Parts: sequence; C-alpha cells; structure tokens
Amino acid sequence: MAEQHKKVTSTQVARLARVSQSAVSRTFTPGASVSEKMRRRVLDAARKLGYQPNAIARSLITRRSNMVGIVIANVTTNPFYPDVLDAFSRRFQERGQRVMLFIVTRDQSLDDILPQLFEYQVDGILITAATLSSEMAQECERLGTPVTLFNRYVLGTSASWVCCDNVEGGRMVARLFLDAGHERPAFLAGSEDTSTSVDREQGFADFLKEQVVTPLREVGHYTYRGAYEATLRLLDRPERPDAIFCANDIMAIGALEAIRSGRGLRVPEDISVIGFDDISMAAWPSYNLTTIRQPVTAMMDESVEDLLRRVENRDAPFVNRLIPGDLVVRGSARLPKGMSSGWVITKERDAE
Amino acid sequence: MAEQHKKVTSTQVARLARVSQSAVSRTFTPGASVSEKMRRRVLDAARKLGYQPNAIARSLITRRSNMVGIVIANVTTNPFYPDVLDAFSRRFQERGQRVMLFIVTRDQSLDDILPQLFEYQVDGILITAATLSSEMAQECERLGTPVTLFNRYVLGTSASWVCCDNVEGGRMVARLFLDAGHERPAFLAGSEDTSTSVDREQGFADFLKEQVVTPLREVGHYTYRGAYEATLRLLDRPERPDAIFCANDIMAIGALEAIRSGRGLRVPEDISVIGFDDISMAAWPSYNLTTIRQPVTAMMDESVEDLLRRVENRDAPFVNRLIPGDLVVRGSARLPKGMSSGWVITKERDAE
DNA sequence: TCAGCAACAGCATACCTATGCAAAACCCAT
DNA sequence: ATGGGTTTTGCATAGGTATGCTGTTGCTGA
Repeated sequence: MAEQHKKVTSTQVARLARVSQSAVSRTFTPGASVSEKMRRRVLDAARKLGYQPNAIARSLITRRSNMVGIVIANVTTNPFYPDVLDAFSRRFQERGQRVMLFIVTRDQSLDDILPQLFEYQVDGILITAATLSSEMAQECERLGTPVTLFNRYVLGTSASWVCCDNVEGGRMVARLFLDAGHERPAFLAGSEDTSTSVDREQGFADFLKEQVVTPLREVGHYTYRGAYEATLRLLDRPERPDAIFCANDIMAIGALEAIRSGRGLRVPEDISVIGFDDISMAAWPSYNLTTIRQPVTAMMDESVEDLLRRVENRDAPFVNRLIPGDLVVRGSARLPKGMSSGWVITKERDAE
Repeated sequence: MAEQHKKVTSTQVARLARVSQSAVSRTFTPGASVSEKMRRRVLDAARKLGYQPNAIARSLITRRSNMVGIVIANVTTNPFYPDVLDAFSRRFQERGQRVMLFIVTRDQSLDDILPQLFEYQVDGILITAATLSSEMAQECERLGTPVTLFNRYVLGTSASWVCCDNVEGGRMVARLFLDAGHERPAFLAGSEDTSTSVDREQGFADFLKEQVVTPLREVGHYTYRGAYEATLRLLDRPERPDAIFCANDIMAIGALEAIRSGRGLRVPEDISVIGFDDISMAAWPSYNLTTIRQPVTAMMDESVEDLLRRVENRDAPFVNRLIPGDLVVRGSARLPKGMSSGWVITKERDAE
C-alpha cells in the first residue's frame, strides 16, 4: 500500500506519471491547458499516491490565499451572533473561501488581531460586532486588504459597512409605544460604547422628545443577567415605566423574566416590552416578543458580495449600506388601535 | 510616507538595513541568534517599511502552518456549541494557533471537509458534534495529521476523543426519577443517529429496565421546536408520563414550554423534567432546570492539550477519555427524599 | 507532400522565508 | 599580540506550486 509517511508532492506525481511537474499543476488548475489523455494519466498517478495540492504553496505563488478572516464577538452572550457566524461561514464556503476565525472579547483590541490575519495573507476581512481603529483601517488600506464591517460603521475610511438602520428602528418602537398610549417609556441600553445601542437609543429618545416625553434608562450590558437586574431597578423606581425598549432581544427576555418572575407583573397588561434582532427565541410561546427584525439575510448577502467583489477587484468601490429593519408585532407590547399581532411593519425605504 | 502598494518582503527590509535577508528572518524568529545591535537595525527598517512576516511562506518551509481546523455543528440550534466554539477558539489563540473554521450541517459529510483542511496543511483537527468515517480516519493517519474528537468517539482508529460519560449521565437521571417515586418516565431523544442521544438513552433505559420499568420515548431532533411537539405527543398519550428526560437542555426547555403553555400543566408538580448539558439558560429563573452538567472545561482542556501535544510530537499516544458529568439539582424535577435544590451530585470516578 | 497553425508539454524561474554550514567577527586570557 | 573559543553573519538552498516562454507534436488543407 501507499504507506509513505511524507506528504506527496506534485513532483512525485509527475515522476510516477512520467510527465513534467507543470503538467500536474495544470491538471489541478481549472481552466489550464492540458490534453484529456495527460489529465487522465496525472489523475491516475495522483490517486495512486494520494496526492493533494498544497494550498500553502499555491497561495505563496498566486498571492491569493482563498482565506477570509472573520472577526466576531458576543458569540456566547447573544444568540444572534452564532446565527450570523453560521451563515457567513456557509456563504464563504460556497464561494470557495476558507474561514479563519477570531472570536474577540469586548476588551480585546482588534489592533492585535488584524496583524495576525495579515500575516496569513487573508484575501479579505469581515468584522462583526466590533469596530476598527482608524490606524488599523489605514493599515488595511495600505496592504490593500478589503474590509467589511457588519453591523458597525466607520466613517472616513475605505472600509465597507452594512448595517441595520438602528436609529430608524428605535424610532419605530417609540412611535408604537406612543400610539399604544404609553406614558412612561424606558430604554434599556446595551453597552454605552457600542454604536448599535447608542443609535437605537438615539432614534428612540429623539422621537419621544419631539413628543415631549423623556424616557427613563438603565444599562443592561447586552446580557441576560444584566438586563434582569437593570429591569428590577427600573421597576423599583418611584415613576415605574409602563413600557421598556431593550437594545436587543436577549435583554428583552431578561426583562420579561424580571417583570414576571421577579416582580410578579404581567406583560403586556402592566408593562410592554420590545426587543431588537428577532432571534428565534423571540417567537417562543412564553416570550412572544414584539421586536425589530434585523434584515440579516439581506445584510449578509450584501456583506459577502461586497467583500468578495473587492477581493476580485481591488479597485471596486467600497459600499456603505443602511438597511431598515421590520417591526414584528407579537404579544409582548400593548397594541395600538388598528394593529394586530402577527403583523410585520416595514418602513418604506427612503430614496438613497 | 511609505505608501507602496505592494507587500513588503524580508529582502526589502534587508536591503534598507544593509544586512542579509537571513538577519531579518532571524530577527523575527524567536530564539534565533542575532546580536542586539543587528536586531535593532532590522526592526528599525522593518518599522519604516511596515514589514510583517509572511506566515504562508514561513509555513511552506517550516512545514508547520500553526493553523488548526475546527469542525463543528449545531451552532445555531444548541447554545452549548457556541460556548464550546468560543472557548476552543480562545484556547488555541492563546497557544499561538490560528483557527480555520468549518461549520457543518447534519447532512454534510466530513469527507468533503477534511480534504480542504489537508490542503491548507493544518497542524491538527478538532471535531465537535460530528463523526469521522473510518476512511477519513485512515487518511488522517496516513497524512500524520492528529485528530481529536470532542463529544463523539470512534473506535479502532488513532483519533483521540474526549467525551462526556453519557451512559452514566443517563443512569444518574434514571436513578433520580426512581428515587423520587416516578412511575412512568419517558425519554426524549435527540437524533437517532447521534451517539450522544443513543448513549444517554442507553444508560437511562437500561437502568430503568433493571428495575422493571420501560420508558416511553419520542424524538425531538435536538431542537426546541422538535421537542415542543414531541412533548405534546407524549402528553397526549393514554399513559401520560410523569417524568421526562431530555437528551439536551434546549429540548428540555422546549418540553417545559409544551407542558406549561401547551397543556397547562405544572413542573415539577405534574411532571418532572431533566435535561443534559447545563447551558446557561438552564439556570434562568423560569426554567430552573435540573440537568446533567457536562464537564466542559475539563473536556476542552484535555482536548486542546491532547491535540497540541500530538502536533508537537507526532508519536505521542492518542487518548480516549470519558469524563463523568455532574447532576445539577434545581427545581424542574421532583426531589427524592433527602436531596435538595442547589446540590451538585458528582459520580465518584471509577478506577480507570 | 509540405506549409502553416493550433494545441499542448516542458524548462526554468518566481513566490518568501528558514536554516545548515562556513566564514567572519568578537572576546578574553595568556 | 596571539591563539582558542564563542557568537554572529552571510551564502546558498530548499520548500511545493504556478506560469511565461519556447519547443514539440499533431492536424488541416491545399
């Protein structure tokens, strides 16, 4: 049997097939010029030896690694992100790109991560739930490595980003609360240093303030437990809120728990709760959460499309996209007159 | 400024620093012999040019890519796995290994995935929630690539595996049900073709049968929704079960929902529910799930230790480890006399 | 039959770094 | 100053593949 312990190279295959190494290479290079006879001879020999091309050597010479870097955070705290990671991985896979993965923590700077990706000559970088320092953005530019941000944005760089319209999402929730007759709305923030939370709050609070209402607020750090406790604090305030907008679904679920198990109140009779993301748990019967659905599929399609386009063509223009989310009406928030559970309310897209 | 658009190579740095290319290489190779003076000159030049070593070229010559492949499944359906992925990624990161990620679906065969990892010359492969065909195991062996399975096992190959003792876990649950006086226990299976589900059921059912009880069973496909529906079917049987052991926590949560929201019964008064994994949701107040805790930390430590040991030393022996889980007693199952909520019951480890 | 052309094969080289070996530099003690 | 030993440097090559260019083959049509 072919029990050699060393790796098989194209040269060995060539020797066995009595052809040149180039012939072997061409056989394994789609679109190269090889006769059918030769291809067969090579493939035979290759099979006999158990040959597989060495992608490392190939990358070295073609200057294409066919690897993209994915940088992602919050994979354990927010079920939204495993979904995102899964879908991205699958999409890149289909497009013939391998994924080099980095999971980062909030306190970890990308400035330590990206250089590792550069060392491995990734063709492009996709960043999710984390932001880019402007030095790093510049570095990417210098190296000619395209970068796409998912759900974050950076201005003044050549990085692409595609983002849910968080401000508009916040606004939609504010409108719903007011339409439903709520008077003491509150916002449960994620992390202060996160654009998603800040933007959602801004849309929410600005809209309310136009109607002369100032929302209460607490911070839940984008975690279930943080939200649980923050909600208890909210409920114990003298001016108890009658509606809470949570910066994401997992916090909304924490809030629900706190309201029901923690304080024995009812949702939505005593308090309305609205989340953001529309993770699959949101539809579970006991949560039945009204929420803003992020248009993930569209966002991801656009992200990988953009990144790969720029990998193919370094000069392709980068793209900044704000995609509006939909309000998914379920049972955790009091309904305004004329609206009913099961509705999905789509914001008409403004002209670009 | 150094605005060149091409990648900087060690040769260019050498030229600028007026030294040999070897000197540059040695400066960036920890432990190589370079004088302090030289190192400084090189680093200066490198900084000026924005040089970064090319890991691809390095890998080609050292025959070490410093990449490991992680193959994982169920990332979106079971919160247990994002946790696992996160921890693995972090551990490898710390040990200086980059992660090449493949997320697979149940119907996807590893036989298509592993060759891709081989092409990229990964130093080792970690497989989670999926199994290895024996041909592939053999292929790994031939190529000398160490493989470690996490939470799966394969016999008769040189692949390592570290696994929770699922049989014993099932047994512990059976014992608890009997001790608590249950008479019509049921098992909610994950997927029939999955060793975790099969083993948990085996431990459970065998123990019960010794006591002359045969459990009911349904299949929940390891998903929330599947479990929800399977539980409704169980509850609608003429001989309604009074205790359900679910093959994992996410199904247990689906079962809880079905019991409460679906049929208006109480847990644990009417029915006991026990899960497996101890994901973080299990501790949430409204679930408060009694479950078997997988000793994940130990399992993961052992997995990466094993894999990296065999990467360093191809001849290091592979390892098969069965690590017992702990029974975490909470409120979703009726308590046997003398046991109380909050207990963690550890199976004394048998001699190996 | 032969010219002319297209298709294909092979040679040689490039990609970028690490490293064995020999030469050079340095250090210290005598 | 000299010699022996140690450290440091540079040269040259290897690692596995892709590809431009030249040479070869085989075929077509007149």
